[in-house]
Amino acid sequence: MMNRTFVLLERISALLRSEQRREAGSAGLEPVHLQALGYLARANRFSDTPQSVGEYLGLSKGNMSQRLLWLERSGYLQRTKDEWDGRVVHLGLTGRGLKAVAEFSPPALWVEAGGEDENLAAELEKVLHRLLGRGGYRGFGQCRTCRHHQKRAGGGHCGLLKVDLEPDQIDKLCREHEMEEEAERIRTPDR
Amino acid sequence: MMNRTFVLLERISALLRSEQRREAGSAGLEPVHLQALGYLARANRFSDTPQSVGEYLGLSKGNMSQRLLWLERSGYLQRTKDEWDGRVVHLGLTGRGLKAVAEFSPPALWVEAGGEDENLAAELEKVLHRLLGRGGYRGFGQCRTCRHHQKRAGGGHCGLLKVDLEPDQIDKLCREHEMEEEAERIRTPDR
DNA sequence: TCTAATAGTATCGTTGCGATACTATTTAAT
DNA sequence: ATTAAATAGTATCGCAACGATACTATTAGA
Repeated sequence: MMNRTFVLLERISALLRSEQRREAGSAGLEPVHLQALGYLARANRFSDTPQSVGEYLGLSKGNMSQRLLWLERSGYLQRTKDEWDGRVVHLGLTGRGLKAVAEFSPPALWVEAGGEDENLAAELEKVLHRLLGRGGYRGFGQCRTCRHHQKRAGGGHCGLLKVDLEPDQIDKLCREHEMEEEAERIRTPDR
Repeated sequence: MMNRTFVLLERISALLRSEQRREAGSAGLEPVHLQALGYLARANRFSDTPQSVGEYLGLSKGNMSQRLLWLERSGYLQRTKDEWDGRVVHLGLTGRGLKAVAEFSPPALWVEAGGEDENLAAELEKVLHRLLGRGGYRGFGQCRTCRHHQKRAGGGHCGLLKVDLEPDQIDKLCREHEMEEEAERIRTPDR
């Protein structure tokens, strides 16, 4: 079998999706909701927008917009308008949103089975980066590991956006993230 | 971050699903169709049924039945009734089905990015088996690695079903598969 | 022989999804 | 400064995946 790795990935994720439905379905939460909430819990203040969530998950912006509106109306998210750019909206998790992530992502089965594994994570990260590079997707890495990041006293500084960063932002995900070495060219598909 | 492995798995599979839609969507093939076809291409003659596909992917039998009916009507599958048990139906890939699997599963991006990796596959297999054990899912392993399998001249023999196996069946997936060591108890959820 | 269990299908309501079209805001170009 | 283009987001449409439930047909078991 020469697609062994792919087949394993496919099945594991199918089973995990199935488990998430079983566990969170009664609350009306679908896998995509949990993924969006999970991302937003880890996104910095330049990347907590509908746009970014869609790019992160590879889903169309129209679709994402509707999922996020539902999440807001259901009390999992709170939206605030950007004070500089009237077009953009920022999304933050409410207490209910945080609770949902803590409870359902990852699903209980994952924890029970001891799914976390440093070795596996390292391997997955390598594959992910190869996929991101070839596919033209954004990397969404932490500021701390970004080539535009500069350490400053009491926080950091983004050389690309030219703004200072609060300490808590440095470990979060950024849509503008670029690796240290090669600057990967970015494609922004809407579809 | 203590859910690093899960988060990586989640994103990789989200992106791969997205790619599959992009590549196979024009043919009307959704990810679930490709997963079903891929499984059936590797299932032995006791496991090529709607029931088995649903269990393999963790989806309800009603849903699977409808997906499979569509696949048959669209010419990707051929159904034949079981000659012993009038209730069961066997599913086999047509030329068109085989072609679809070869073309779209895995998606081109996976191949381009060099996603296959022995090391990663081995790690994934370990996690999968832990998930299967805890979750009560069937393992669907190859006859060759089953505790009921007995080598015979010109093929093999299944000690559980008490039938001889043709050579080509030995490397295929079986829903009755049990590991050598511990016999895992099976749960059969319908949901 | 009758009852339960099983494999599969039909149908219903809900929701995820891409595509398209639209609004509002910002940026670039003339 | 006015106008055109780009961008972020939403609304709407059609389609299809999904679980739940109810149903049929066949087989196994008491």
